Amino acid sequence: MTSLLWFRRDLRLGDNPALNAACDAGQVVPLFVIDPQFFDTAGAAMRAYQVDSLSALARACGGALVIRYGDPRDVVPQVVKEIAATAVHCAADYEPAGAARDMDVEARLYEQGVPLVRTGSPYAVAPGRVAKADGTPYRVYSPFYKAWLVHGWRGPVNPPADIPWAEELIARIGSEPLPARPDLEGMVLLPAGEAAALQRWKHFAETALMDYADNRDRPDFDSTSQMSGYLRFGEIHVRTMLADLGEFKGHEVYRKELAWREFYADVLWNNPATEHDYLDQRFVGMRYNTGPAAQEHFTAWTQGRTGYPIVDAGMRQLQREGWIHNRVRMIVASFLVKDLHLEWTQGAEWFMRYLRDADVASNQHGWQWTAGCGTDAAPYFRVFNPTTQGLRFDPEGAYIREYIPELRHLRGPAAHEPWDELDGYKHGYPTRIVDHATERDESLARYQEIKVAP
DNA sequence: TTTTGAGTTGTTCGA
DNA sequence: GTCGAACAACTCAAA
Repeated sequence: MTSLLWFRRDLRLGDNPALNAACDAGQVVPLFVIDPQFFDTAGAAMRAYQVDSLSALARACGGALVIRYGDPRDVVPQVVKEIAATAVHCAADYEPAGAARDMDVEARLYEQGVPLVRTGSPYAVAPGRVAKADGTPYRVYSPFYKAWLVHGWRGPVNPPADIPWAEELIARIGSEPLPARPDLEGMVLLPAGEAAALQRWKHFAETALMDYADNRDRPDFDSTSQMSGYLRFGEIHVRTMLADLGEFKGHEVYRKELAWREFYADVLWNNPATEHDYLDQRFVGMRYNTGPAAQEHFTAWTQGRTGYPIVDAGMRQLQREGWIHNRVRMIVASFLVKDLHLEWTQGAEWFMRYLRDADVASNQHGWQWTAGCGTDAAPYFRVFNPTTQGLRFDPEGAYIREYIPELRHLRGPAAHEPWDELDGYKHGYPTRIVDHATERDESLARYQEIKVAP
């Protein structure tokens, strides 16, 4: 009996229940399908990281990994035919596009008399499992978190001691080569793969976890786990991380961050249209800036040339690392929506293309949260002041100097306020493209417009 | 059943 | 300089 193990967002062998399920049924052919629809439109960091991660997985499989290109709807049934598989094993995908794809694949396989067996998910608790007493989903984080804790999750699963790769079959059908790794001139990526994920997790747990509650908002420190990319590609399962967390303050706060990922996955699964559409429909009527001037503002934002140091540092970190510190994500998002009056979807799309940890649920709902149309129960009038935020969370200005060479001559917190000509402009740093105080008032006025009359 | 209090991430203003 | 109030309105669970 031969099973096809279809890897997607779970590029690891440890704590992978779908792998165990496949092994239980006999010999295994591991497959990854590179879908041009996703791969060719992804940013360079995402593509390079995907290639690196697949290389690592191929090594871990002892060279057994089969790579194919195309629409999985065609490729998976085709490979099933080639190897005469009796089942296809994978982890369930709860993202709207992935779930739809899996339904299509399942239907095609059904015609071949082969089941698509979904075992596990990328989450500790699968979307839809945590619900209110009346069965409806939560729309507020805190009660979700409480119920999620009560629901609980299973412990990590050990991989089979000896994985029965179907080596002869694999050699016969052959694998296509991995895509060329894009040239990432000047970019700095974390190392990819399961071993790197476990190593990073260990490093974080030993160096920063205990102080996480105090230091997590500091973009100038290496105080966050940066596990988001590893979770996105499934190079580690969140169960493995949760199993290492105890009751210390830092542990508790970090567990809550992991629960945000689960919450947003649940919200998106229950409201699939919110991948592109407003969770709070009142915001459909929000007035945005459009036209050439708005387009110029958007370009300045993407390039890190808004004249607001913390915003520009964040956007340049994205260019360099394919990653931004969470606190700074909120600041740059708030700036796009509330200072530039651009629609959150524009920013969300940019993030999806250039973040190598880009996760549909966390990204879209993080943006909706910032825009005020998401799950936030807090008031709309919360508008981040980029300068105040910068001074509070990067008090020495070190984060600014790291990512904005034009401001490296400024000492200490002065880097956050390069408003004098001598401070920035003569070194090539742009003047502010908008006045924050003015745009804050404008933003509040526009929120008034969509307010429901009492 | 109804009421009540609290809710990730903030800013500004005026006493 | 510090501190509290004001900035609305809806979800959720406990009382």
